[in-house]
Amino acid sequence: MKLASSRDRAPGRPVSRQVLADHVYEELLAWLMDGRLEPGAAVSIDGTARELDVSPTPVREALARLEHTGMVRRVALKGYRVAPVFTREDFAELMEARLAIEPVNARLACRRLTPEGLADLRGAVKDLETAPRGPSFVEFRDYLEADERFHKLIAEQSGNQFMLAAYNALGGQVQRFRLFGGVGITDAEQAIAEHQAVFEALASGDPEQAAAAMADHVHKVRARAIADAPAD
Amino acid sequence: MKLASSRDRAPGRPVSRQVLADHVYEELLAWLMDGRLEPGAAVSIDGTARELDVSPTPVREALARLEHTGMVRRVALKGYRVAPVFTREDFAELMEARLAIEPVNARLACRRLTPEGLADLRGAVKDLETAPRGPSFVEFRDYLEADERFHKLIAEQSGNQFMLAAYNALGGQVQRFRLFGGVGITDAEQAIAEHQAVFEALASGDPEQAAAAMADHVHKVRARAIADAPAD
DNA sequence: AAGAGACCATTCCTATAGGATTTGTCTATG
DNA sequence: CATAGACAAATCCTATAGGAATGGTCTCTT
Repeated sequence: MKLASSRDRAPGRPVSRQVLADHVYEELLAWLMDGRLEPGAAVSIDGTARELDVSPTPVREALARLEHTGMVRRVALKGYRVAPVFTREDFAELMEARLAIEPVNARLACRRLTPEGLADLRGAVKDLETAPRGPSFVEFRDYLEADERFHKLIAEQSGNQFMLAAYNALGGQVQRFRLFGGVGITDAEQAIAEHQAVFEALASGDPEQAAAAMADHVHKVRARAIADAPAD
Repeated sequence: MKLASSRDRAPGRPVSRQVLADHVYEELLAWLMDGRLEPGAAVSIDGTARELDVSPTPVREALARLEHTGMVRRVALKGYRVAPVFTREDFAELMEARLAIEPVNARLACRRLTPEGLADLRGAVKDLETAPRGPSFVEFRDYLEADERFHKLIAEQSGNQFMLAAYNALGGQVQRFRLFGGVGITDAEQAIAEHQAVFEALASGDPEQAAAAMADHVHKVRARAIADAPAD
């Protein structure tokens, strides 16, 4: 694989405003989200550099950023590894945190909600409804993407940069759990209905109702996951 | 200034398990917390490398990590800058986020609170009471440190790694606000009393009371800051 | 005098090289 | 057979060099 280097670009059109480390970051993030990198797998700096046909320097910078998201962990002099699988305790903690943050996001977003924001949310819900939900990963990838996008849109439209930062501190982990947490994609019907409920509450303009709908959704996600969870 | 390089260490005692980039990260963080780097100031990669007598590579890695904390911002091909001063809106958003997160931390910490944890908290409150509070920075530096430590201890003792991550996403900003937000150190008496109230609520073992005390504290911090705020 | 263009110093960005550390394997010994 | 030690390959970590972009200054033109 070869990423476009900055000096490959035609002169006079440096509209990119992105450097190689940014591309590497996004590529690694995609690998993690795709499940191409399994939990616990080593992420070699030199190896990744060879794979992407760049030098180790931008790879090192990209991994330093990723570490702060919790997606990868670093051990000095030993390298980076994809964060390990979720335990049952990790999951309980994650849901506790989501319950503290996401209903607040919904309440705030309900206030400053613009017509454009509402349209974006409607689009995410639509995509969630129509996305294929086959057994293999490539088939429910779009479903997961729409799910994540819905929650992230709400965080963005809270209008609060710090709540967005707090959600992002969780967001990657939420996505990671969706991939590796064990609860496959068996709850699509109910999850879609709950997302619709959140959307309608937001559209209605009642902040408390929006917060309650979001809290209800997270509660039910937790309940379903616990019910489906394999016996560790 | 010269940081200890890994190959300066005597052979056979590599107990450090830290690499140069870690030292650079901590040094830069100290500079930011100390106020030695003012908001908006440029943080040159090469310049910092010369200052610390290391190569730009570890500096680059340290800054990549710092960017994710919000303490510095990066513009591609232009370099890093210390995040700009807080506006009144930024402050309002930060307090909103703290209200969403910190009372939950207090409630959780109140449950799993260990005797050691309680002792640590007591120590932080004591340090807050006894810290000097002179006009110059070096004189109230310990005060700010104890304040930050108290809140961080509660986040840690929530026992929830994600709530801790969410707080850390805010923590740096909270500290930054304390330094640059305008509200000097005029509210020490009241702030100390509120911290004592939070501590006693935690010690009493009533989670809801602990959450309420923390919410009350954040509310009052906000109220005082708004009252003291300079006219932009 | 005001603005446009060229030049230069500074800084960022990437690649490369080499030392330091870890890890796996292989052999020798008790 | 088990274990300790040595060797080798892979990897991480830091330094250095040079291309590329930016910002400021200076000069020239209108």
